[in-house]
Amino acid sequence: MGPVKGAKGKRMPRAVRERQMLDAAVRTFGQRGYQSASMEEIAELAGVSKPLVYLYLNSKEDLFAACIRREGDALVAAVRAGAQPELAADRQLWAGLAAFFTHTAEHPDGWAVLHRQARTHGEPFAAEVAAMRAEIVAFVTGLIGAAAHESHQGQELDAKDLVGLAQALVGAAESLAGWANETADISAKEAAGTLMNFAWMGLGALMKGERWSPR
Amino acid sequence: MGPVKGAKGKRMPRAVRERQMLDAAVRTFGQRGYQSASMEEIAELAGVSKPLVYLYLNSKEDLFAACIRREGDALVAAVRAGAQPELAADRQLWAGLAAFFTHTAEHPDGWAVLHRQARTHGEPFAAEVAAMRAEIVAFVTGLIGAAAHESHQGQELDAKDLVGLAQALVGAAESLAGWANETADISAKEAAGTLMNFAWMGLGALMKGERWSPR
Amino acid sequence: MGPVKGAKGKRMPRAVRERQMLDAAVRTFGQRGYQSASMEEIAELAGVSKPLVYLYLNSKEDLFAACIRREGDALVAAVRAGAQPELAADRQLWAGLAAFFTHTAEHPDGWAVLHRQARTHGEPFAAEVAAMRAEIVAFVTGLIGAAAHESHQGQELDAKDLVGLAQALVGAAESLAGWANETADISAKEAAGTLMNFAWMGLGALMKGERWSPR
Amino acid sequence: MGPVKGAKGKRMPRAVRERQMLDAAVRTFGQRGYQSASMEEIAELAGVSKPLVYLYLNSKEDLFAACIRREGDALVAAVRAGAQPELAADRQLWAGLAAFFTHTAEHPDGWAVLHRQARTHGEPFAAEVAAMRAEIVAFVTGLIGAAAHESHQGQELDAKDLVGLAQALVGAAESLAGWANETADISAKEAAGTLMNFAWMGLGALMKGERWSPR
DNA sequence: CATGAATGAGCTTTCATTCAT
DNA sequence: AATGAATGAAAGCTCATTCAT
Repeated sequence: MGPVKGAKGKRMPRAVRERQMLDAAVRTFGQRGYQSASMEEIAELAGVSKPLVYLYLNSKEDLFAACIRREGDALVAAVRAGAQPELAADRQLWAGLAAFFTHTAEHPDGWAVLHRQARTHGEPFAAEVAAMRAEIVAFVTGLIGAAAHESHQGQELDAKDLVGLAQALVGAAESLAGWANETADISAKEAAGTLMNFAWMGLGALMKGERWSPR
Repeated sequence: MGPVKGAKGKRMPRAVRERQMLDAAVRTFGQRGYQSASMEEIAELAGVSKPLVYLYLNSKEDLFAACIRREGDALVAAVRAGAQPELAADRQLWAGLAAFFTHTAEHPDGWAVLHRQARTHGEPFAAEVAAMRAEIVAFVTGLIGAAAHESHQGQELDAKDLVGLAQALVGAAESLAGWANETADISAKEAAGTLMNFAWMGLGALMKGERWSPR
Repeated sequence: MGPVKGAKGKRMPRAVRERQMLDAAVRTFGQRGYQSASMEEIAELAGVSKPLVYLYLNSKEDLFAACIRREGDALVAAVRAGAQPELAADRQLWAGLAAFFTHTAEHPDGWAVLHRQARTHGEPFAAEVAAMRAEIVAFVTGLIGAAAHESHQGQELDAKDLVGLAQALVGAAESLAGWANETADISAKEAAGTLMNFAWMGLGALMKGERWSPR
Repeated sequence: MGPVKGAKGKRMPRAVRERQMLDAAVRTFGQRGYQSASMEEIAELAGVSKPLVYLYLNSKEDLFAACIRREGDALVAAVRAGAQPELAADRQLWAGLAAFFTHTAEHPDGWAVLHRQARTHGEPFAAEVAAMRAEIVAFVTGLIGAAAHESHQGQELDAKDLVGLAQALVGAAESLAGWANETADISAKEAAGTLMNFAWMGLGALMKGERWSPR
């Protein structure tokens, strides 16, 4: 593969070097996994020597944490940017989902770091990702709640149910992201549409008071 | 923690020891992850020496694979046993979901091995889990399709859409399992109910021809 | 390959069992080398369980020593049997060489144990083989000396020269044995003839007082 | 024993360290054998840590191969340097033998690696040594052939016989090397002289058409 | 007589991490 | 600002050897 950017040995401002290292780390962590990725490989891919990586990023754990933070922030930012707040709740949800599918498709290594790697390695990392996911779930919960409120069709859903729905929706989106990007060949908008059809309709039914019960 | 079962050093028939080892391995792999789990720790937890683990299970990879197989088979069996085929499709789906939530709640380490650990480690393992998940998705796809057929309300869904819905549903269930077991304190039947309300209603709406579109 | 002889588990007199074990050990040591040969493999090839090997032969070292002793004795016996003492010295030498080539060709594993394996592993073994080789060198020295005496052509060779010649002759025979058995396809008698042509003639010249000198 | 050279822990250029490691490895492999030599011991003798040995020489196998190559090349070079091509064939042979005895006496561990250790361990190593030995046999064959040709005394020897003689001669030299260096206290020139007396005279007789035959 | 069950000890190898320059 | 040189610590795996039956 060779260095991501910049000629080896060139003096470069710290910020640039750091970005190169993070790029290399995300790629390596995403593809190899946390434990299998070696600092050696990351340094090589970044085009610098190992001690420099340590000088800038302290340790493998810190480096991994920095990757999680950067990729997590980028994902949340992308979703938030997609779901413009002036839109109606359903449009926001759709746009947020589309942004989510688009971003994960365009940053597969970053998504792998967040979704596959970070969650399988001890507390420091899992917690960070869990926090970010909680943020998204809260955001979705808000949208669903707002929608329910807008369509004031009487039946209020209690908070726990709302969160449960949001959890389900986020999980469905994660699952679809994997399916769409790896297996099937589905565009982000198609995926968002499929999910909205499914979820928004169900939500509508719920709010009309319809329920499924095992009788 | 101490040994899972049996006094250390006691002579035991091979089958028993093997079960103890698998128990210890599932617990360790589930909590530490594949790479961080050491054979030493697994052996200790099983109350045996390392060489015995190798004698019976060959290698760390083989041991991990055996865990995946055992836990995967158990999960699939639990779901299949829950969803009795003589029931209507919706009841089957509900019962399958309830069984899924129950089983994952009762075997958190096994579920962690399957859902978090196995998918992050190279082809041999990821493939095995992917195959099992595909089996469940196919099962769910069948149920949804059958339901759609039973309620012959005209609008047929094409195959790809059906699979997409099943993917979303399975993802939602996985997400809810984590939420219900770790964060909230929700019973399996509650979780299954929440998901059915959401999904079955949405499905019903879809089959009546209702669609959401960004217009 | 399967057990050398006898059905597994059958009760057999100790001597027979021991022979089977030694057969298996010679084969395994000869082909794998001392360190790479595992007691497991030897026991399996002998068709018995490991503890029985230990019961009869104490340890890997003892087992190896027993192999060396048995194969060494067999080789020396074969050579001595070939060189019948009533013959003239040259005929004895020729017959001894032929017997040596024949025996090594027919017992390649035993020869490998003696010639390749035993000499590369610490004192206990190397010494044993060295002793046997010294015996053969002494025997050859005697034959050469006798021949020199018989052909009383004046020039006596001093003892050290005699031993040196015997050393050279034995080394030449060892080398030819490898060459004849592994590389070329030469019969034992041909090999013995080649060596006699070379050595006996040289010896004859020496005894006529001819010498080579760098001048 | 202590480190071969250089104070422990000192920073040194790679080439120097590598030489130290090879020195230590040759010594250890020569004395202990391939399997019994531990990387730990080699590293200690070289005055470095184990990881450094792996960093520079990759693996135990590679290290052993490097030893074989270095010692083998040195031996062949010494013999070739001894046998100056402008000399007559007999003088060349004598000088080559003397160089051989000298070199093996001065590098006993290297000689042990080549003659005892390398030949007992699997294909990669045995083949390398076999190739080198074949080179020497070919060289000797050439010398004998040239000598036979120079002393055009009618009787030509066929190719196979020549090679057989060379094999015998090389084997005799190997045997004498062990005898001279370990047991007796014989100088290289004495050993070369003994062997020449024996071999060259025998060769001369052969070329005069004399043969030994059993009758 | 014979063995299934079990282990202590040691080996090669890898890797995050740090000096000294 | 940057690196070549070096290591401590740990992990996977193997094997000769021994009990308990």
